[in-house]
Amino acid sequence: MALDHALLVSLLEKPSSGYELARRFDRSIGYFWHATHQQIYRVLSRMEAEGWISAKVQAGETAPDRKVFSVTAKGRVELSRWIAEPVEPEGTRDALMVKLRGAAFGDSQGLIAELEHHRAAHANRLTAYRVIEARDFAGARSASPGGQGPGALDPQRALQYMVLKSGLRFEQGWLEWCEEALGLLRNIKQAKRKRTTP
Amino acid sequence: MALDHALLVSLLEKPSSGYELARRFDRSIGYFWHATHQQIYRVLSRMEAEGWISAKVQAGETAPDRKVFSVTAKGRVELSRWIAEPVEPEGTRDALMVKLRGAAFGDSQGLIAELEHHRAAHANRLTAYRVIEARDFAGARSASPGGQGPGALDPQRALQYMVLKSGLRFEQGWLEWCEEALGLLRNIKQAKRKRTTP
DNA sequence: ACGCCCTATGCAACGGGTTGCATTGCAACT
DNA sequence: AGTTGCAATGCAACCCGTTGCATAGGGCGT
Repeated sequence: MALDHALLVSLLEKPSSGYELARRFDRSIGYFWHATHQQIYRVLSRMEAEGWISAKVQAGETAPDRKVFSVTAKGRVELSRWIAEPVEPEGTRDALMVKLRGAAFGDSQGLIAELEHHRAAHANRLTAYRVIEARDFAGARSASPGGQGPGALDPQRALQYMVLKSGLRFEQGWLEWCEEALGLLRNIKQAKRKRTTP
Repeated sequence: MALDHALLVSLLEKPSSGYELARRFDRSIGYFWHATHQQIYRVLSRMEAEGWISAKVQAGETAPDRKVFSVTAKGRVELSRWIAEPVEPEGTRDALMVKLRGAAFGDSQGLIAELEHHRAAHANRLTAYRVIEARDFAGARSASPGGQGPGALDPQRALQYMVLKSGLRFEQGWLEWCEEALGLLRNIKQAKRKRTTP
């Protein structure tokens, strides 16, 4: 149950309404944690009932009313408890891998298109991450992590940067792997054609 | 709904009983797709009802009876359809990232232990993958993908190798990232100590 | 003889994520 | 004037994965 705690962290970084959270989860945060607004509202209600967060209604003059949530002391305790609680790393579960192994028994042409699509999607994400990096963490790239030198980040931003770095690393990895897999599929297709039309 | 199709691929590679599938999903396949035996039995029933697979009961003399499933023509069609069907690459959803960002507001000591645990887990998986690579794909490492040279793999095994390669790549990436994050957390902790006890 | 583990299959309850739909009000375009 | 679009919140149904439990026979150790 990690959406609860993702929301706690988001609210600690900045108290917000459900709507704002939903938009942040479609943008910056959404790059490493995804959630719909329905989910977010449901979890916010539950957390308010449990006293982890408290709401203050902001009457909107031109816009509808907003319920702005902040994390309570109880919520902070819960977050610390959860962070220290050990969790096993999740096993991979990617449909592409299944499709690749399945390609041995059928359609490989459709899979090539699919892989090209994934390659493009990962390239887009990588670009988006690089834009964020340049915008928010320029100059901190080569600084020693958490150190005190010039261009050093405060802990909060250094940790955010570390999360972004995982995104950069994995999108780069995906990209290279997609290229490799596409090369393989094309070779297989070519070999098949050679065999059928000699 | 990809477990269905993962099972179809597994059954095409080798017709099996639910129990065998569950064990394979705990071993080789499980490294890139995880499922429990309860899930597997339920999905097998459904797929049998839909005519994607058919069962043959093997009466065991010393062991209990086994229902061995094979993929039907209808099942093959469904698999091809699904492979060609475009799917968006899934957004990341990793609790570690949330914990990292959350560490700015509380417990960083517990998180260090957690990261060390993850680092060890990923190192273990990497080792396991390398064992599989050496056992099943020795000699194919540097061969051109899908080519005809010496040490070339047939398409089925070449595709399996490509899946394994993604595992190798990502576990390696995780490992390096864990090291980097641990370095950062230790630096933050040290800087905090300096500030509190000058 | 008793308990324990392994093979082999399955049901039932719960929980979280996904999808679809609903409502209210203002602003802006056609 | 009517329609589209956005801000803002929420309910309800469904699907899938997780967790816990059940059963039934055979081999093996003490």
